Amino acid sequence: MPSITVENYLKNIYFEQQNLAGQRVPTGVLADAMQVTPGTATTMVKTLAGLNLLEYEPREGVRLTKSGSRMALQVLRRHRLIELFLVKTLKLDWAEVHDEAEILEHAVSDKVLDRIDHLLGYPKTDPHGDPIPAADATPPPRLKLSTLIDCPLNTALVISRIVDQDPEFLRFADQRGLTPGTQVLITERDPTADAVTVQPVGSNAVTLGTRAAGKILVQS
Amino acid sequence: MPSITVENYLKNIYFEQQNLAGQRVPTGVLADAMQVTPGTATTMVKTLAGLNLLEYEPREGVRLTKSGSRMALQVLRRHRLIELFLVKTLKLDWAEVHDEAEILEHAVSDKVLDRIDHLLGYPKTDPHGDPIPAADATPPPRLKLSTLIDCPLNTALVISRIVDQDPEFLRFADQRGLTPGTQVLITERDPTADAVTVQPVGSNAVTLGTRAAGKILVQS
DNA sequence: AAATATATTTTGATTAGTCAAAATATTATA
DNA sequence: TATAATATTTTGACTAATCAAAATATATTT
Repeated sequence: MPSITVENYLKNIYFEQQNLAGQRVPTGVLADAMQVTPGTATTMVKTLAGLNLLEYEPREGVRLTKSGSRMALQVLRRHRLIELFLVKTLKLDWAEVHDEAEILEHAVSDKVLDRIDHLLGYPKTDPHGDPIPAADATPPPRLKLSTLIDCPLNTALVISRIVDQDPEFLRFADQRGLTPGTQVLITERDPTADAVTVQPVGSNAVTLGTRAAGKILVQS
Repeated sequence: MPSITVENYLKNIYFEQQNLAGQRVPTGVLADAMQVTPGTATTMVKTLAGLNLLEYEPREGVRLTKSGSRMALQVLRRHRLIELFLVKTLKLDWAEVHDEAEILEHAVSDKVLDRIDHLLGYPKTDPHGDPIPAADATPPPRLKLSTLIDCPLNTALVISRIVDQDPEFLRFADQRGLTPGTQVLITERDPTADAVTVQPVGSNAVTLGTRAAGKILVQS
């Protein structure tokens, strides 16, 4: 059974690998993500390499093996199913479930997870629109979504993901009607003002800085 | 925040203290309960004494302080609410929830626990009939129940607890209709045969050895 | 190309929790 | 009461995960 620490390293490497489009993840990037010193990350990746969970090239970085990927996806599946469960069944707030799931993802058994999955009707995405990996840990399809920065203007779009787990941002998005599933229109984009104006159906138009706009993914 | 290990020590000391009717718990008894070597238990209780969670008298044993008791009861509350939740909401089997709760009890936050409590309608006992300590960690009332060995014959009784978490025994009890809340009658008790015959309403009579009969508590 | 800055690895130390086995205290037995 | 049996504590060592700081490699300026 992998320790909580091991599960967290794998999960973070998985994320960084996505960010870096499959490139090797430098130990420094990993150390940042894990909030540990660089030296700690170095020692740990060597251990994980010894367990065949990743390939480590000194001074180059790491890449998950098949087995490491599998494990990362299993943790991710647990995390996302738990998030949805907390929102749907226990009525917790959208904004706060991430931190709860961060802990519970290391404690629920396969059996309990199966029941949760069943209770929720075998859902495909979590409350933030992130895809829930399948039980057999096949990597979720890498569909290409655009952000509010690079999508077409005045075209019907549907918000599909919010790529930020910060409760403050999530609460803001929620209040303005910017949640996964909502249909929106980009009415204006002004590079000079560094701003994007988005019009969700059923709510007032909102103007966002590009920083925030980049965290909202839409289906085009 | 107490570690998982600390929580487990406190919980076990609490149980042993109940068994020993409030006497000091010897380190050896604790070591057995925790499945560690005696030396480990000795070192650990010294640490816990340093945290004011218990009083430790060398070669005499330990006794929980107010603060240690509180913590133990909070863990116990989490454990029992989770057990009930797993049975009621996630439809897990009565017999298997103990082991699941053993892990989850260290992972659920107060907020999640409150929601579970609310969802279940603020229950007073878990699926085995054990009382769920209150949120403020006041010790549950020490009501005196009798076992099938020392209760009166041919009198209407109600099963109130099964004092064994072994899945095999629980499954057996369940199949024979011996679950908390069931009304029963003791029709025969034969000390020579070491046997007790119990008649649950709605099921066939069952004959148990005194060993098993002692694990079933009834309200008289 | 040499000097400087940056990233990574190494080294030595620390903490929580554990074990094995030796030392010691307590209790029971002869 | 001396001896043996039992329970407890002490000692020294180990593992996983971590940090601080020194050493080293790589990349960027000048």
